[in-house]
Amino acid sequence: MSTVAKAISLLEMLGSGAPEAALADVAKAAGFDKATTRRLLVSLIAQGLVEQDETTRLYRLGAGLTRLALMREAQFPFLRMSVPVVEALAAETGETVHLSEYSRRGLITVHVVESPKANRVSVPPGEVLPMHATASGIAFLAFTEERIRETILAGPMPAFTPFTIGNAATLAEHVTAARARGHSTGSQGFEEGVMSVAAPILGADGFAIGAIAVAAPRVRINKGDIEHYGASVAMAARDISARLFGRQSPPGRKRA
Amino acid sequence: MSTVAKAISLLEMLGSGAPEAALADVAKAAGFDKATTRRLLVSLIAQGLVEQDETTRLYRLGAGLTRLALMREAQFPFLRMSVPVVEALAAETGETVHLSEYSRRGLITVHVVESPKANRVSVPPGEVLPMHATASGIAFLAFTEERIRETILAGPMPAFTPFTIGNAATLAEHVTAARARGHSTGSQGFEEGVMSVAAPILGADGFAIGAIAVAAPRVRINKGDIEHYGASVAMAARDISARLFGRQSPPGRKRA
DNA sequence: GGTGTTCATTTCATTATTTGCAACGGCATT
DNA sequence: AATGCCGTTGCAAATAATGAAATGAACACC
Repeated sequence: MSTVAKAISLLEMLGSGAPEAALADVAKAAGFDKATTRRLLVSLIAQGLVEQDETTRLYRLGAGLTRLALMREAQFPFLRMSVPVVEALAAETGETVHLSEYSRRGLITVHVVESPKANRVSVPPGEVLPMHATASGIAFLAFTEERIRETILAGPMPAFTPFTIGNAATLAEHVTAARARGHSTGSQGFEEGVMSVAAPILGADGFAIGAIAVAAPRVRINKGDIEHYGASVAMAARDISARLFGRQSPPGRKRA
Repeated sequence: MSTVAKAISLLEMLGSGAPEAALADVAKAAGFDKATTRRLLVSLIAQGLVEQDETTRLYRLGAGLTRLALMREAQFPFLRMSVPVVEALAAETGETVHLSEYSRRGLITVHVVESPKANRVSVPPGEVLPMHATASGIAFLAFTEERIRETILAGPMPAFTPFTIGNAATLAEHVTAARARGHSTGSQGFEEGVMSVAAPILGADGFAIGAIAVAAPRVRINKGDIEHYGASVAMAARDISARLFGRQSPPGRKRA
């Protein structure tokens, strides 16, 4: 395991759970020696990615992360282009809408607008959505590169609920259906009682770079809603692509 | 130089300049060997902090950074609490307002609302503001821990314009004045023709954690405006502190 | 007020990773 | 078809990382 991988795994540890963590807890959670953990944290602190409370000695994620994320957003304004579309879709549907971006680890939830209704679906920003268990994941798989799709179909499919898709054949069916329709549906695959409709956001090369989804309590959804949400979410996805890459993905732009 | 420091410096390189960079460029900019650079980048890619275009082989910052920044924001909702206040201040003043957070490297600009006027001050999000050359920096120094203030006063003070404060005595004067008034002013210290008024955002322990500033073209500002902006920006800063830590920084909360 | 406990931090010899050179291979341009 | 430019990989030398144990500091409990 490379040193940088260890250091970054510490960031993940600090990011999940309590806002601040003691050295011993971080070391135990990461499985590294106390001394090793501290030295890695010191390196991260020097770079501004971690901060340490002077008095309590507790560690937390640092503002340098915000800085790097902002620089990324400046180079590729995914949020700036998408957020208005997400908000419009949320207003139109009255349900929770969430936006995700592809990363090696899965689909990262980068923005959420929750439904104003009392009974609503809540999605924490930063959460990683599993490909096989969510509508967003299936929408993404339907329009991603063959290689990524194969990897997921061949990989493990942990069950989050009794309804989670657990084998490649079923998943492939859903993916094929989503490709035909232009949007996907997911029912309780990740969280019980939740139903989602998602569409892929395509990059300049025509492959998916993320997904946008409407999520609602299952009890509130009926057949007509699914059709309606499917059309709306697909249109929103195309709108985002257009904003990012210009109308219908012109050649010229490089970003995938 | 630790390996993680090298890896993170690569992130900085990728973040500045063009949205995507070739291996050779990154290696040259960072001053590492081609092989070393690539191996570090591979480690970062495995963690999702960097992405590589499959076809062009170009590297760019990855969505994992957004994820980490979101997790941080979930733990310490600086932006969620501050942005409405920043927007209100921008609306009230009609000038550009920017918000920054302290980090080891300086004050990181984390949010900006630009003036609607044609002749306005523009601040790129993610930019690091030097402590000695900006109103925000002076406001921060006036209310930070002694140790940090000493470090800055003892450190180098690069001149960005002919007006940049260049010696510890002058800087200390400005800082003392800012502490007495509760807000600071800066005139063309970082960028010519720009004037700013800033106030510190205090943490639960009473020390500064960031700053909020109004920035306008010097030609548009008169004496009365400075007084007015000073009061407004100080109130906005207190408002943010209150939202983050509750009224008048109660004991109990730990975050500095 | 003293003592015991817990946790962070430092030290140092050992170990393992990282490093840079150089060679290789692919790709596009000439 | 040849050439040059990048990205990629192999290997011995160099360097940084590691873990056990000692040290120090803070705290709570007698």
